[in-house]
Amino acid sequence: MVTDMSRVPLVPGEQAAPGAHPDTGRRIAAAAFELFAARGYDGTTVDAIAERAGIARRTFFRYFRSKDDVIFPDHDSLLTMVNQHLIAQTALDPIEAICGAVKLVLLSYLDDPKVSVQRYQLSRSVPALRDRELASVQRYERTFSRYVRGRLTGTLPDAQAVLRADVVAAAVVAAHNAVLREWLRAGGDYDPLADLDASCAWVQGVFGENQNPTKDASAPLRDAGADGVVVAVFRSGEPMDEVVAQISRSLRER
Amino acid sequence: MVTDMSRVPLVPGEQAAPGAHPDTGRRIAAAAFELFAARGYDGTTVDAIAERAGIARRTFFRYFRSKDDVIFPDHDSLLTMVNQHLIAQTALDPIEAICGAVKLVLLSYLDDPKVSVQRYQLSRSVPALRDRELASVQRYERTFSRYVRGRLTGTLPDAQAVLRADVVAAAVVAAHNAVLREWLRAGGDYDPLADLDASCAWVQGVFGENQNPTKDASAPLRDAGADGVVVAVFRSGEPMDEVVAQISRSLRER
DNA sequence: TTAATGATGGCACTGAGTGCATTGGCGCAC
DNA sequence: GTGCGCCAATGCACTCAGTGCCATCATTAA
Repeated sequence: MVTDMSRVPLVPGEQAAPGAHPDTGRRIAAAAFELFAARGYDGTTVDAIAERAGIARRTFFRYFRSKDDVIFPDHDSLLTMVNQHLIAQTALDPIEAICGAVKLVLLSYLDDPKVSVQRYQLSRSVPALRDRELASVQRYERTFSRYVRGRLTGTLPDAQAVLRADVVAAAVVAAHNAVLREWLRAGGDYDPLADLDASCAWVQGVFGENQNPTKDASAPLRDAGADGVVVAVFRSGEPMDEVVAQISRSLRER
Repeated sequence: MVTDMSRVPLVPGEQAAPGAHPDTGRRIAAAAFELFAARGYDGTTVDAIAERAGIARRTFFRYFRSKDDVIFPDHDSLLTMVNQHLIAQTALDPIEAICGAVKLVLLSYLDDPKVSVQRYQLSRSVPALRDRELASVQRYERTFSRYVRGRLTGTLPDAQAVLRADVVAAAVVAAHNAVLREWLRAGGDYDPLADLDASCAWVQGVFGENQNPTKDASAPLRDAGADGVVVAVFRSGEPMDEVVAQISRSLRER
């Protein structure tokens, strides 16, 4: 009972590893990064990584589910962290909440700029890794969308809520990604947090006004049924008869 | 010179195939779909597909780059079509232009609802296919972002333009995806174009004011301006007076 | 008929990922 | 100290995707 083998706090490089030597995962990842940098991703076999790390090929797959897993270690834990952050923010404006969440994500990249930039370089050139990255991003986006949808249900018909939640989540994620990419392209040598705040503020401003105060909007927004849906968008300041004329015209035209 | 082997107009099922029998690609795809439905994606080997299609395993890879390629045939040509559409729309509001582009994409799904729904069912359950789908979506998003950025340069500092372009592209794509997913989940048995128009109108409204002086949009769908936007969705079968009553009530309540 | 072209097929190979049985070290009970 | 059991590590064999190369076969031009 000298050394505690149980669950170390999950640093990058270690992941869903079995109980054994906690730094073996890191050793493998380090070996992989070196080889990827030297020979490229496709030019590096798992055998080569294993050999350089001083382990057996089979052991590699005990620590990492696949060859590309060795590049993306900590998204799972980050996602749970993000989830916890979100369920704690029931009072805040939903957009503000997910802005806080993407800040968590960005901070995790800032945690080790060198590795983040290396990952970025690799992902940019290797299609398999790019796809993998995309899948991770999408999981965040889905999480955000679910959260926003949960905060929106009741104030909007279902279809509307899904739409808005998806769009808002996509917008915030896109903003985050733009800031992150800029930072990665620059080599990770400045502090992008202010940029993120600014971008989030802009997104909030864009969505802000139509989103929150419209508890009363639930009344006129009927459930969008299967067929024959008509949608009208207009300024509330528009003359009423003009609005009605437009709607009846569009109804007649079908 | 009896049969013309030259470049058929690229229908789904055929793709970057070599010159030969133009329907071989379709035969392979059909066999693949049947087997995927019967045994699942992972339970189907390329050997089995080839055998069922009556061709050699090696020939399969002449027609499709990979096993999952057989599911996603026509994104390349669609992407070029989208590009052509975009470069033709230099006069329109940029958001409206990419809204037209996603309508093209949606229309391509509507072209064969049965196949689209099958694809969706598969993509939902098989991670490899989901990732592939994501990658395709991302290519559209990048294309849109580039286009919007091009339209925005000069009016904004570069970093701002990139950010806004990315966010707008992501928002429109998310709106499209929400409409598409809804339609696919329902089995593809209604016309989602009105939904797409509505969603695009909403997105345009959200981004409209800060983006562009608003070209006074298409007839009944007014460009949703700064504040006090009302979006009404209702079935065309609903009684007209009921609709008007709801709208005027909601207008009065603001 | 013959030669050339091009699609197709056969074959062997690499490399990722998996299942299974075995080894070997380590702590622990006796 | 010896034996026992646990568990990570390992070795091995296997499946399957994807590729390169060469042979084959049919269609067409000469």
